Amino acid sequence: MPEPRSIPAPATLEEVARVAGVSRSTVSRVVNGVATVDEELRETVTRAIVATGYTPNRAARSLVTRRAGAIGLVLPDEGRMLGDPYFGRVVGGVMDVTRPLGVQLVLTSAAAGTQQQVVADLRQGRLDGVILIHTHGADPLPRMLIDSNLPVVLAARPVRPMPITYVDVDQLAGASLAAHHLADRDCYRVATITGPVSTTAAMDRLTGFRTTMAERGYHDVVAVEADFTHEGGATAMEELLARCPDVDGIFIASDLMAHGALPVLRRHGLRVPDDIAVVGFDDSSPALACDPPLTTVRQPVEDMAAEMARLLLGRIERPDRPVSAVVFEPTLVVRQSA
Amino acid sequence: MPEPRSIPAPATLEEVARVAGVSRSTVSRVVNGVATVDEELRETVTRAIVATGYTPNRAARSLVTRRAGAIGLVLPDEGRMLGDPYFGRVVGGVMDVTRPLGVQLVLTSAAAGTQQQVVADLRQGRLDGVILIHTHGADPLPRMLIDSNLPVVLAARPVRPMPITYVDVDQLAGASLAAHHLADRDCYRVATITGPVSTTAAMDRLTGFRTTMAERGYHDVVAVEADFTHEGGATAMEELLARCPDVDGIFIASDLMAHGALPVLRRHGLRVPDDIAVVGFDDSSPALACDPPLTTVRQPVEDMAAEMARLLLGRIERPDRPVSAVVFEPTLVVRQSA
DNA sequence: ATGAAAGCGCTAACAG
DNA sequence: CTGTTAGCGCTTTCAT
Repeated sequence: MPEPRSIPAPATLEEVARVAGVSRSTVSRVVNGVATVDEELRETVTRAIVATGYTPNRAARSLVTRRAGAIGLVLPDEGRMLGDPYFGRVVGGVMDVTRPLGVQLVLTSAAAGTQQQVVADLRQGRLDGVILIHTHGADPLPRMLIDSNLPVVLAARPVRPMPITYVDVDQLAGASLAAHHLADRDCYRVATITGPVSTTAAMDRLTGFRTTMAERGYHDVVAVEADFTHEGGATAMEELLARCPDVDGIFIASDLMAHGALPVLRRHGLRVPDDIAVVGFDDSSPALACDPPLTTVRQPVEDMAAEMARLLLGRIERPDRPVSAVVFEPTLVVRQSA
Repeated sequence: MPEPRSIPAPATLEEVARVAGVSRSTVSRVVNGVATVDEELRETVTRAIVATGYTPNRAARSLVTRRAGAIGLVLPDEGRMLGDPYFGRVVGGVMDVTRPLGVQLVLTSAAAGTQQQVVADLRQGRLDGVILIHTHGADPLPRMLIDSNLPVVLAARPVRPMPITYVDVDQLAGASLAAHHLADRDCYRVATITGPVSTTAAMDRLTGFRTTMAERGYHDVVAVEADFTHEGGATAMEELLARCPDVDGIFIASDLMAHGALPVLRRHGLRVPDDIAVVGFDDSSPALACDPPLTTVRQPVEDMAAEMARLLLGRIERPDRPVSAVVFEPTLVVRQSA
């Protein structure tokens, strides 16, 4: 005697076929929307499907189609990124395209030593492809995936050039926007707080900022490196103020860091933007949480994430499709901090 | 002629068996760590597994075991929650237990009209169980899942009592902690900003605060309802100040809202904590981002999320296991805002 | 246009 | 302790 209240065994194709008085194949065709089915039969079958409450078994389908119907979102390390608003935005953008398609979004991490797991998930058929976010130069994962010819999309330009599909914002142009804005305000002494220079995003923002600043006549731009976190921004700000007390214009390479830096300025008695102008990068929620609201370079993270999902899905559909790079244009959002 | 550089067809049990000179069953036993295998054979097989680069096909396994090896994390609506630091903390806590077990974490949403999808995923065998976060009273999903006898764990006490497993923090006790702290400071006039009262979390925090405040002799505690967001906190603060200008102690039911409220106070010329003491709830990153750092009621979200995952996995293992509720104790974290 | 039959890769009785 | 056998539920030729 089975347990009480147990779930009725889900209907199978076989049962639907019996109810409809047709073969499994026909039901399968109806379920998968194959055109070559007699209209009348199709209706009979549809009724049977409803009557039995049939719902296809994914494992069985996957076994024969060799498709998991799932993609992975691979987080870099343990969990630092989980506290970054960037994470939620990426998830939102990806889900906007996967959800309507019935594709599952699986969260994975590639903490040191776990990269093999990602490859295994792909090879085991648990995942059809992966989106890698925030990889740094030393990360072996992109190479591993390329070599295994597995579908992958990067969330940023790879550190070393490689044949891989990626989506990015034009970091150089974004930093340049910030630079011009600061120069236009006739700042006297400008500086920048960067992200980890092991990432292309941080490196490009620094390069772009310095280049444009040099063009505008500012040749000695002090840079302090931080880690894209809130506290990192605060610490870097302290250091910067110590090294360069007369700074009156600063480009901080992420809103989260800027948000951490502002209270430090206030504590030092510096008014924003009167005594020092601040420009951030991202246009994520911390920008609005800043006091005063942060002038920042907007990158359309949700759109970028959606594009990554689309590219990945396309690559899964046709693995022979050539790799590509999609670069979004940043814009300057002027608020009150500069 | 197949495409160049294509992935070599992954090895199957069959092939490993051939290489090792044994039967599929034996290889399967070795792979699954069944004890009853001769030590010598086990080694031969292990070598063959390595040699062939074998990795089990999950779809095939799922088909026979009727286990997906995946659980779902169901987000309430479209994406409001994605911007809340709470989201990342939950993900982190859940992954801490799923990752070592090789269980996949699938992100799902239950936006209006999509609840059926969740049930379907479960019945199709794509998901073994789900964790529901932030459900409100009108959400039909918990009931649907209970009625279908599917493994589910709630991230908060259900609005109406039902036989369901859930994890929560003792909201009443947490709010009481905040109340005592404010009373101990001899505040003259206290108030509170609540979350959406359609959730048990918000309701309980309000009740707990009012009850304890009454015990301490404060009988008219003004409450303004907000929505747990940053802007919601700011708006509510404005309203509160208008309705109750002499307030000098306030309990704000989430750090994110408190973070939105502080700039409003500053703008009104009110110093924290000198003119008004502020206590938050959560102890999430915004608490530290506040200026001054926020005194708040800590709820151990990561631990709670890990516990949810454990309970869910247990329930999946043995569906007959009775439902249970685990309630964590909150603590008061005293910083500078009160 | 439909059905019959084969088989995807694996686990789980059941014999031996 | 090991091998044989029988499916799990589905898609997909291949005939008809």
